[in-house]
Amino acid sequence: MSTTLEIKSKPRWERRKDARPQEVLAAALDIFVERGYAATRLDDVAARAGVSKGTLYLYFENKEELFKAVVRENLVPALNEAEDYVENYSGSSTDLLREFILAWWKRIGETKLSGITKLMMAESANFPDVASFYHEEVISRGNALIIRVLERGMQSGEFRRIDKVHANLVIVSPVLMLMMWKHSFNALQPHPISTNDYLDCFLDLITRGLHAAPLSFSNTQ
Amino acid sequence: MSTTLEIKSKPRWERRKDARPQEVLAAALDIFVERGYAATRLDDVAARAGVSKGTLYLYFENKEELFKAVVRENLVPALNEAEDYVENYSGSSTDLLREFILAWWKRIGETKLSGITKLMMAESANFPDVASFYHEEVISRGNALIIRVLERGMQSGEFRRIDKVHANLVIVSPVLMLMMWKHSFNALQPHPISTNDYLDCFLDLITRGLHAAPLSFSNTQ
DNA sequence: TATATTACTGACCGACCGGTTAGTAATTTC
DNA sequence: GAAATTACTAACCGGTCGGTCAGTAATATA
Repeated sequence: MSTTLEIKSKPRWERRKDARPQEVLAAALDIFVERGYAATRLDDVAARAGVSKGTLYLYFENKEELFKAVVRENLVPALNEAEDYVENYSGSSTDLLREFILAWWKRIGETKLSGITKLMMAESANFPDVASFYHEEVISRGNALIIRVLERGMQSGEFRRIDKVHANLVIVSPVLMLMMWKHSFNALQPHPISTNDYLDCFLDLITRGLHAAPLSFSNTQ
Repeated sequence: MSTTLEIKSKPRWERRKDARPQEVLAAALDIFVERGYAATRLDDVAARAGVSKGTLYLYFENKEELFKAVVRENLVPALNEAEDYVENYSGSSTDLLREFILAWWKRIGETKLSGITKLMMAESANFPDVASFYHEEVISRGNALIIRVLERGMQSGEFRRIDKVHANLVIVSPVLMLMMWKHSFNALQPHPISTNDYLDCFLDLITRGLHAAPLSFSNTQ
């Protein structure tokens, strides 16, 4: 009975070998960002991608490889761009640092990709293999970039001579924390953070902190 | 047969109604810090406390209440102390801010309690009830304290006039991130962070960034 | 239109874990 | 020392989830 009725209706599913991986990756990004790594259920990823869980395993070996693919698809290209950007920048180092941080926020922080950054900070301890993959592929490259900018500014005399390795981490912290808050406590706060005001305040503080110009009071220690 | 042999051996377990809760709390703190909230298994907490899982439920309603008890036992008292400290400080605000941050690190950051801070940043989104408890009990009080210090410094003319709400968050970030790293990627880094150098670098940057003394170059924007 | 191929489904497995509870043994009471 | 009390144990339950695979239906081929 239903057979005759279904003669012209849509098939229950379609074969779309080429489109599936991208659709699964998009769904996986969404849900990894919403729930985190451990709490992401592959059934949910499959449902959002409009396939069954079994289909996931046709295209990705397991949960870990799926996650790595999400990182390769989204964050690694952003890093390539960033490296080009720093390499070819021609203005002052103060401006470079400022532009770099704002672009980082615009390209990652503002988007759901910040959820991946947050996820890794949150769960790397429980998934050491994923952690070292991410460290190698993303963190070490990001750090190298900022350190490069600091060296550039110190060489040109714009910035004071400072411990660039630790300054890198200090500088990077407020951006990372903003990403974390966006995905954690920000909703609970009576007045959610204004990212513009926050970044302005941060850039103002850090610019003054780094600049080589002598201070008029005499606390050189 | 074994009965006769056991006449003088220790009993299989003892009744220790008074000591149990503290022992369970200590074990719970350990394992929450090691694994995070979701990944902590109550069987493991029980084992470390030297009791069975059932015993946990004699003293704590459920996992969430156990966690809250850990926070009340450990972090809330630290906050009380901090409030007293700020209230009664009599030196300069620059020194107060510096001392406050160093004491925070010594009292929390350096100990396993930093693991609770990290845990909450990491998992608050998945456990909204725990999150709002923690926000109310810890975060809002901590923020109020730093804002108080900034106001103090601005009133005395030591600090520039700045957006104290966002400056608070910016200032707090490097400390929070240091706690996070300590419990995540730090082990993977070829040269783990030197917390002393990191904090020195941070305090140096922030002190210069905040100070009211005019800079000799004219970038007032 | 018949046959072969394969992308996809969905039921299933086994391990895991928060929480429950019937029963037991340590201690207290009389 | 017998009886009553209760702190504690350990087996169990129900729901969850990563991963598997036998079967099926959509498409390609001829």
